[in-house]
Amino acid sequence: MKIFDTLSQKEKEVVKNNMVRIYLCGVTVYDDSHIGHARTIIVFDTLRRFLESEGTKVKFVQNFTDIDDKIINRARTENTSTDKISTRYIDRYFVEFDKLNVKRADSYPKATEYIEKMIDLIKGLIDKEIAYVSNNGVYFAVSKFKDYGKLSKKKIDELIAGARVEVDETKHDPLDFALWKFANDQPNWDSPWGKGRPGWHIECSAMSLEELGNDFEIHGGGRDLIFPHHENEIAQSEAFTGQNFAKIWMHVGMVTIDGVKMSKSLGNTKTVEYVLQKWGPNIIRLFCLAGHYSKPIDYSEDMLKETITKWRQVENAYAEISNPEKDDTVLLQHPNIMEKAIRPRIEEELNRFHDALNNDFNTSLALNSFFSVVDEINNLASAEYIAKSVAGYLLPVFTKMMNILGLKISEITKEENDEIGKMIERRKIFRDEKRYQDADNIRKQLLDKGIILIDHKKRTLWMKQENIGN
RNA sequence: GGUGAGGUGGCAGAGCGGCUAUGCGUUCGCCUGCAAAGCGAAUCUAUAGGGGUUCGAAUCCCUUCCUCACCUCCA
Repeated sequence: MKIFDTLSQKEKEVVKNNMVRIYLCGVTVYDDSHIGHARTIIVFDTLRRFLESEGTKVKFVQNFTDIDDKIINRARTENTSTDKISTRYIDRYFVEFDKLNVKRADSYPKATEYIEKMIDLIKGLIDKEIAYVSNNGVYFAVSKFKDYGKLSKKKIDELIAGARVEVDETKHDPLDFALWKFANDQPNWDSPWGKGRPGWHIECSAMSLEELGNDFEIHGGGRDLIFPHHENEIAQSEAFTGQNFAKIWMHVGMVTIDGVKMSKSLGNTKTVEYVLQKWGPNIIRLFCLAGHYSKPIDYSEDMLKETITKWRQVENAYAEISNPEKDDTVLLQHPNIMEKAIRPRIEEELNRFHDALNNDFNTSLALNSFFSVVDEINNLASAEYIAKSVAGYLLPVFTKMMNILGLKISEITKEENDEIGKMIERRKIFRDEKRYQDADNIRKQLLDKGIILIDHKKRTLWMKQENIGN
């Protein structure tokens, strides 16, 4: 599999020795997650699902930044502890991302649990004279790391020229960044240099090195993390280990709202909670995977509405394929709907699906193939006959693609199922008796519950629509 | 100002030297007791502008214009 590497600006083959190690920069837990976070996380979740579907072992690590100025500020305004704040938003994170059908990572390290490792790193950097202690804290001396700027393609002197960094006399160089900040207020930790808190970037170096080791396969996050976050991570980690930090840097494009990047100051953020309520998990996932991961996507009502249409087709296909005709004998007269006739086309789409993902994770193309399979199924359904043997072939293909994409048909309880069955039977009787008013009443009742009936010539199927709010 | 990514039909979005993706939308049909859903057909020959290279370019080169992101915390 090839992925475009931000560092080398080239597509690189993902090395799969024993396993693929992935580190994703997660969220800072000081507020609700939004659709931008969701996109990055859904992309990586899908990547991980794809690799695993091919039998590749994946170790997937995603951190929580649970100590940070914004968390501290939030705690102050709410008159509570940073701990309470971070715990609250981590809990919410899991509720929301479970709903989005994001598989749990193998590990969710938190910054506050890696203070010791960070101190080790900082010690090492001081020993190598790449970091120094000032009155305010410990700083990384950017000028001592010759490759500084290699990821974001920035030149040090240009950065200085355009620096909007606040003046800090205790720093040797305005570009130097904090590894450890002295602080007497809570929360703080002891360190060999004095009580304080870790700087902004050191946590990810500490956690990734500890959890995944050196030179792991994929390090990722949103595009906006390239500078300074990832640049600084590279500097710290490589200065410390003297080795390559990560093999591939994979960055996900921003989500814009009506063409503009979301930001708190513009007040145009869409929280995950909101979009889940409004569109539901599958539509959000389809939306996030609709374009190439590296490009920006624009959140607009029209786009999401369009996605609903696609998802309806998927639901319809599932309803058909999971309720095939029991009797296969009809097939003898209709060779065009036999498995043998369909198989080559489906195999072709499976190959395309695989190739698309394998080639810089082109989910847009992969979705095309998936929808072609969906079309194929709905086509058969319109011929009024999906035979059991055909469904037996198609269902696993459909399911495989659904699993990789992380899509999930709404589940239904046994009781619901029985009740719906009974109502459909009653409706059939009414229809046979030409009591259409009564029959339509039942249809309306079911629709109110999100159940859509699919009338075929001899029988009625139904599907449960994903709940879409407004 | 610097760096990076882009500019493709009404919209979304692939292709990245030749066989004019695809989807949504729209229109008209089929199906139906009527719907819904589904299916079929039609519709749209697009590649920011200008130069090249080539037998041939959306695809390569040069140039102009425009958009977005990053350069401050940000997924």
